[in-house]
Amino acid sequence: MIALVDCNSFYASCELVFRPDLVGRPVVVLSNNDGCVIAANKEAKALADIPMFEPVFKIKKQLIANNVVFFSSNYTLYGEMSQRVVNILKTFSSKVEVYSIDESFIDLSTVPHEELEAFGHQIKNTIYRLTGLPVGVGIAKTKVLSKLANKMSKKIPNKNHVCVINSDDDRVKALKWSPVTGVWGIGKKHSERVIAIGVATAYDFTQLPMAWVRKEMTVVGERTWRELRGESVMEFITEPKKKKAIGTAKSFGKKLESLDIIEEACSYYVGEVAEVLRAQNSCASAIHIFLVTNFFSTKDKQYSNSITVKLAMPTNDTFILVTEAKKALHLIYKEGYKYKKVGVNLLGITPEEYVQGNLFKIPTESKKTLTKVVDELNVKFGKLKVSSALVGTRVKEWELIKEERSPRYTTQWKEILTLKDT
DNA sequence: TCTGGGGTCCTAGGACCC
DNA sequence: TCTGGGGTCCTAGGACCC
Repeated sequence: MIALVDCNSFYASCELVFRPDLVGRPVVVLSNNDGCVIAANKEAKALADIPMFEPVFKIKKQLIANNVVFFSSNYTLYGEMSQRVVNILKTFSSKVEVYSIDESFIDLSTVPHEELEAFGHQIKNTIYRLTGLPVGVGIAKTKVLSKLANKMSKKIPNKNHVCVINSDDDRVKALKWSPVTGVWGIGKKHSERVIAIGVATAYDFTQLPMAWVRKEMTVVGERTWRELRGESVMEFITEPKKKKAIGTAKSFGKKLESLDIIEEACSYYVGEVAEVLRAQNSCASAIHIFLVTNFFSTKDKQYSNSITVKLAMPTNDTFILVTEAKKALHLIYKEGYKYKKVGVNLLGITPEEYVQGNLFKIPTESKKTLTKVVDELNVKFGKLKVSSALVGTRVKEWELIKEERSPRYTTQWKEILTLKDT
């Protein structure tokens, strides 16, 4: 059996751990640049007119009228809280698959069937006691069914956030309970397609002929279909795989026109992704740069372009990557537009130890030592404290807007929580 | 005025190889 | 008159996830 443990309203819950004074009030967390609502606690969700991913400016009045508390996103805090949860899960099972920042699958094959529900409650209570975060636990034979059980654990009140699909009878009931939209792996497009042919519930979906599912939804759909029918076909992945692409693309705090400032943002992003690349001991053999104007704007002229450049030799050296990225950016930049976003992707990622030189270049050791020292300094003194001068220094011009960011309670001594006598 | 960011997997089709 | 067969690799685009 497999459990899916998922934190409720994760980002909002993280904020509330450190702000118990706000418990009971509606709380939302905003995306980068405070653009959209990306998380809401149950009090905020109860105000039905706050849809997720709604641009904040459209609903700001309602939020204020309902006394909603806003937070800008604080990924440092969420990442660290996530790690705490994972550490606890590892005490319950030797096999844990971290699926996302707020969800993990854990293997429960050693737990007797009749004890599963109690075990689920124990996981839930322990996490709450040690971190302050509320979680839901879904337990079933396959990953897709445990996702479904997890959803039931939250939606069905008497489940009390733990739900076990233990028998085939349970499974059929669960499938009939679940609308086909919302099944893990069946997104908007596919659910429209199956609804059009009369499928309403997950159960109906499992009654479709396999050949149809395979043809219309590829092997991905077929896997979902099999897993819903109780056949476990999805691998349990305990070792995180190395990334095949590493990218970043963030909207600017304001629209930018001039090439040199965009260049600095671009170089800064290259610095970020190169660090991730080195952390997984890999090199990139190509770099992809894109540049876009604000496509929501109706009055500004629109332009977007992208370019992929192959590198002479795979590398993870920030200096080389920044130089190549700038050259590429110059090729796609056109004057006279108001740009909203620049993006960087590292592609063709290969393990560092397999990098081959070529007729004209051989890998050099000295630069490797330099970047290694730079990485170590940054781990010790903070993100990108030491970086190439190519990256520039005018960060303020393009940086993200985060007006309501909470303190980084768990990672910065200066921002640690203080307790007062009352 | 203001509209997120980071990923994975699969397939079809083209270019190329012997 | 007749014009092969079996592959690999790469890319773009689509679908999905959180």
